[in-house]
Amino acid sequence: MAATLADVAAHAKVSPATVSRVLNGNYPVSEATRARVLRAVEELDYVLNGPASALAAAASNLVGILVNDIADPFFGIMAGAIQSEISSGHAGAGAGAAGEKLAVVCNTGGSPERELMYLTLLQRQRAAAVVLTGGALESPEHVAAVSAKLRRLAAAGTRVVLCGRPPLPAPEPDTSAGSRAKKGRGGADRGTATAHTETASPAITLAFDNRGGAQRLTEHLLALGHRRIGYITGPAERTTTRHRLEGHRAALEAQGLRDDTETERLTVYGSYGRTAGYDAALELLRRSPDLTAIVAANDTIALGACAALRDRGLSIPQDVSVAGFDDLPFSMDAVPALTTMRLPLAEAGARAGRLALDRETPPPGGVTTIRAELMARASTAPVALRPV
Amino acid sequence: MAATLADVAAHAKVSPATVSRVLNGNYPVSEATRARVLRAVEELDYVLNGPASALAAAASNLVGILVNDIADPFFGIMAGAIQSEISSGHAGAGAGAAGEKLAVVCNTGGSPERELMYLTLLQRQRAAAVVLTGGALESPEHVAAVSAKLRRLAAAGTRVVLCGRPPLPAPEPDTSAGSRAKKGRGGADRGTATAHTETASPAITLAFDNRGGAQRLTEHLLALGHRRIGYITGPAERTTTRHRLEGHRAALEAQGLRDDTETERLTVYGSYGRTAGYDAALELLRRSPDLTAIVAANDTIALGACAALRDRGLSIPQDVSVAGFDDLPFSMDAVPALTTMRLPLAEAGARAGRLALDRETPPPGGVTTIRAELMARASTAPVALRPV
DNA sequence: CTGTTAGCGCCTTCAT
DNA sequence: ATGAAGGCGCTAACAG
Repeated sequence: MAATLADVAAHAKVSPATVSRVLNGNYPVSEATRARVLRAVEELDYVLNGPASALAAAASNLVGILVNDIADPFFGIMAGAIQSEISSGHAGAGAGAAGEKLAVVCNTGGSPERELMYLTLLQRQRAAAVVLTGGALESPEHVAAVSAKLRRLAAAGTRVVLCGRPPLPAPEPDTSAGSRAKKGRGGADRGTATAHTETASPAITLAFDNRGGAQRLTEHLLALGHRRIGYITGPAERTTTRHRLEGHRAALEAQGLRDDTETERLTVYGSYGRTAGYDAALELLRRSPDLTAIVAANDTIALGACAALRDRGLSIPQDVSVAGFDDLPFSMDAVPALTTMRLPLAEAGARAGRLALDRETPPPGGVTTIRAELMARASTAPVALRPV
Repeated sequence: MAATLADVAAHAKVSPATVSRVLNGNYPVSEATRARVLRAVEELDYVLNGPASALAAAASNLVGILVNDIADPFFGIMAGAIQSEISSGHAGAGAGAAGEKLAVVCNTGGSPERELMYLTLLQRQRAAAVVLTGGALESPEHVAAVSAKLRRLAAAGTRVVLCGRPPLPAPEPDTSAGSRAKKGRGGADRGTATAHTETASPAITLAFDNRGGAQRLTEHLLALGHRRIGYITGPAERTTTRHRLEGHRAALEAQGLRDDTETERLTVYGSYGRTAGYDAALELLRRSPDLTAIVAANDTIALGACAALRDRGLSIPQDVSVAGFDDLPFSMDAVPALTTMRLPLAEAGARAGRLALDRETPPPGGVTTIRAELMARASTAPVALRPV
């Protein structure tokens, strides 16, 4: 039904090879024939057959972006930045210029099965690159499964970049016959590029300093005089959740406030999402009516917590200070404006996109950590002098 | 480098065809050989070559979802619903079960070039289906270009569904010889499926009743006694913007309030986004300090407007009532909770996903309109009796 | 139920 | 600068 390259060739009275060359632009073609071919393409409404092309060239132009929750702006902002970095969308040359990549985002919904499924599907398509965004699940089997899959993808030539996610764990040392066999000639190629590639991580990582950021945030509250600080976590099985909680507790310890049972009592385990934040804040108030501040694992939770406090007749920050994390756009508009840690999501995404396209040199060691910046706003204030 | 189907066949001592059959599961294979093949697949770490498969079968498993702004939850919610409807992500059967579709979202960023580019890229991939979400651009050339492209996609077997977007314009009447030639035997196949298909729109449409919704929202304000109502639009070139504005004005007219210059004075043209809402509200206040209500084209704008009002020392709803549109999750948490029109984004998305998979029968005529529901909350109140 | 035989549409040496 | 030819890896008739 649809026109093929051969049809175009016939129409333009050239060989299929020539048509292929003008379409891919990677080869000299005389201006006259090029024009003729292009006209034939127009007239026949010809559209390149992607699968056929990918098969023959053993390479596709698909770039996959995995996100945990597409309805969450945290991911939307990163994904948008990655995608726009990849699809220049330059006008001219007609839509679908040669070499244009198809950057697509896949929503795992936080499900390990779907994450693996998408990775497999992308592997099937021989994707040019894969970008995984946001926190990873910590279950050992899943980490192993994902690492293995990423290693295979990388081995097949797919570039893998992690954006806002901690580095992959090092693969367990391989003591099999295969690696021992190589030892014999080890000295010969020590230090060569090949040797390096073999041991390098398959992924380039742009990690967020969640732990450090969380620590600085809690230090901010401590500096304001707060001592009874409630903490609302995200989903337990996520690296992001754990790192932020660790940072919070590190700040407490540094201050000499390490009463483990008390700390545990002031921690409510929730999930990302405003409802979770709402409920968790109520629970915190129940457990410890005299707390003076609440730190949430992210901005969305923090806003839910604010709603709960208001419903309880408490005012922010006079009665209770509240802080979030991420600095999503709406945080600035909250009433009062939310104190939070800003993560440069768009910048990180853009950089991840460039890395995926091999248009930027990777950081030394393949891993960079991106700092979070404290945005002290109206939702936090010095602890009030009020009767306990 | 990577194992091929032939490798698996050799390893399992069967023919390539048999391997293909167990992988696709669309053909009877004895339990014994199936197991043998599956084991070979495991041992060789075999992953189907998507492009090759798509080429041979002349069909791919890609489903594209186009969104205008991936960082906007309006689109994120719809896209997530579509995607989860399409990728069952059922555990078991191992990741990447047969027949699993790869649902991917593409962010146009509201750019017509990118919209066309993605459509072309998807056409190249011979996508199984394409879902376009949200308002369309109104520029005649662009509408024509998109329509033409969608018609071609549909002709090539790609299912096209519009979700939260108005129906495609009917193609200009074709008076060419081809269509006239058919007239001769018109009576014979009148009413047959074929005849219907020929004239049917290439796309199935799930439209939102933006006009009606906007009208009911403004009626709500009128019923509260408001007469000087400011309106903040979205980007001018979008259908959504126009329809909502039309609905607003229709309500005004029905009430007999059709002073065109006054209406125009109370309308500020902006863009989606909180900053635009903030600025627009300030402008409205400047033009008409005595207004008692502001209606925004969507929730995000409305929240920006709220911030501006607060900064001006006005309280909501005592001094000014504010209303939005869409009922995004954060609207409920705003202070005060935002009155808005709820659009069933997730439901619409799920339905669009099913339609794209041909798992639900399309509405008669191929078009359905989905109503918006008024969520009257605390940001709107009866107009106060205060000195003008 | 399983093997054999042709392509699917394009890219890519190799000639010219 | 252009043409000819082979094959990328898989599926889809056909046989058996």
